[in-house]
Amino acid sequence: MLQISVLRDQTELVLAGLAKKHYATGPADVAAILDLDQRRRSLQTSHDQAKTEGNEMARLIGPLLKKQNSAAIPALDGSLSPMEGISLASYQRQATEAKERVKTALLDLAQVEKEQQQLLYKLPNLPHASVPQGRAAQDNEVVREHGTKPTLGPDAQPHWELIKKYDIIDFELGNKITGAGFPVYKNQGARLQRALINFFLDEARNAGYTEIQPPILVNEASGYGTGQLPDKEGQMYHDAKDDLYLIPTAEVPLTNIYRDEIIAPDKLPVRMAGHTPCFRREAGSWGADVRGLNRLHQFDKVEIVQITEPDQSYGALEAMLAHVEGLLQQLNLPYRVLRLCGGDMGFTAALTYDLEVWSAAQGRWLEVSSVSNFETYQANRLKCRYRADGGKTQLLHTLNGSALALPRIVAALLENNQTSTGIDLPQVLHSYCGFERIG
RNA sequence: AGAGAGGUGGCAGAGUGGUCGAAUGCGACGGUUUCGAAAACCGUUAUACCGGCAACGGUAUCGGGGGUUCGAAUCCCCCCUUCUCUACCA
Repeated sequence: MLQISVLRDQTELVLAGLAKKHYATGPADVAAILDLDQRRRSLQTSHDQAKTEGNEMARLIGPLLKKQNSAAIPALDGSLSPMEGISLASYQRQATEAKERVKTALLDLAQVEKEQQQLLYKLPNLPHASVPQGRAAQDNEVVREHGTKPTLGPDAQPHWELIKKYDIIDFELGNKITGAGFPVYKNQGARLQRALINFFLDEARNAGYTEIQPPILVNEASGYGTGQLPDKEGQMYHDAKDDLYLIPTAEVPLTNIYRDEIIAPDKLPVRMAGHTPCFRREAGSWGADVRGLNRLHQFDKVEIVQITEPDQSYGALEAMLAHVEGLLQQLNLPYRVLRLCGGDMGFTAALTYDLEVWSAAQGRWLEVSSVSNFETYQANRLKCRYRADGGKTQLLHTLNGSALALPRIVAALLENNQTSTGIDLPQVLHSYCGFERIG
């Protein structure tokens, strides 16, 4: 979430950013938050004062009570003088009264903090200056296009036909065991999956990312840490019995490794890569977009995450983008890079590049990766900080990107490389697969 | 899942309801000493919020949340978690 100090000190900037993201209730929300902030601070002050008074009284009462109690022991005879007796009674009265004030201040404070928190959670991240204006997908900026689209024969088939033809992915079977959107990978289809995962992980490791195998169920705090909660609650599968969420992306467990951490500067930047299954409820999605492998409830993905010092994060973002492009180039897939416009960007991102591969038989671009810089938006929730040369602790920047998501890569590989007798896989996968063609 | 024992500062490890943010040791940092280093000695060594330009002052935090009390690391309740034994299991 946004830092309250930024809202206070750079209100105009915040409002402009929210407008660029097409966040409609920005001005009202910001005004409400600042108003609550005023009240919060004054309540905090009166709480502190009442508490100070209570503490002082307690300090005065202690010795007097002790002396009074020792009166029972003749040798000590610590009876209080009349003056002391009066003081004691007065201290006790004051202490009780201060206690009441603390109590009410605390109740009000909790209420105000809760309201402020809820409003802050609603605010999306502010877009980076280079983010194009725009409301939706058609306003995204095409940064570059790479590779040549293959020309397919007249009998070319979309991947949902090809997978049947070669019996490598079975949707009906998944439907039987689980439900729609949970395909079963078989034979060369299963081996191709495993090959791609290994290829992606090896490439990530070679690029300096530490390989991590995180849990794929996370608790509520982790969901809040990376911003899936509270606003995207319905998109995650939730195990109510244990109050755990199936991860929609490895970003969640990986980034949360550093929740509530102050990272030593010599450990920066943090670079992590992990392969996990990802689960998305995608409630309400339907239509031609979701055929075949285009949209699934469960899929595999290799994710890369970086945590950097603030002035390093945009360099890291470009490096991550270059890494993902390298993967696509090695897979020999035509792709394009988009810089998302303000209205199409994710809630938590400051700048996002989407990478799309050309799906030849479908004749459309498929998003296979999204590489984002969140700046301090996640770090603020995560309390992920570092100490800059002996100074104060400071929030870090978090970034992540898919490198890569499997199903759409598979779809493009199948469609783009099909021949009438089989599918020729790109060279780089031959040794990983143990075969060169499907069929 | 059942029984028992624990969870204290970067780590180790004390702690009686009453100046306990918390002894002590280690580690780290700064200094003295040294040609340099080691050793020794001295000092510093959490996070967050509020007020203040700042110096600084206040408040909270001893797994988490409630409660008792003028006052809780210390007493009571609930939850989480670690270890040991038993049961079960890949």
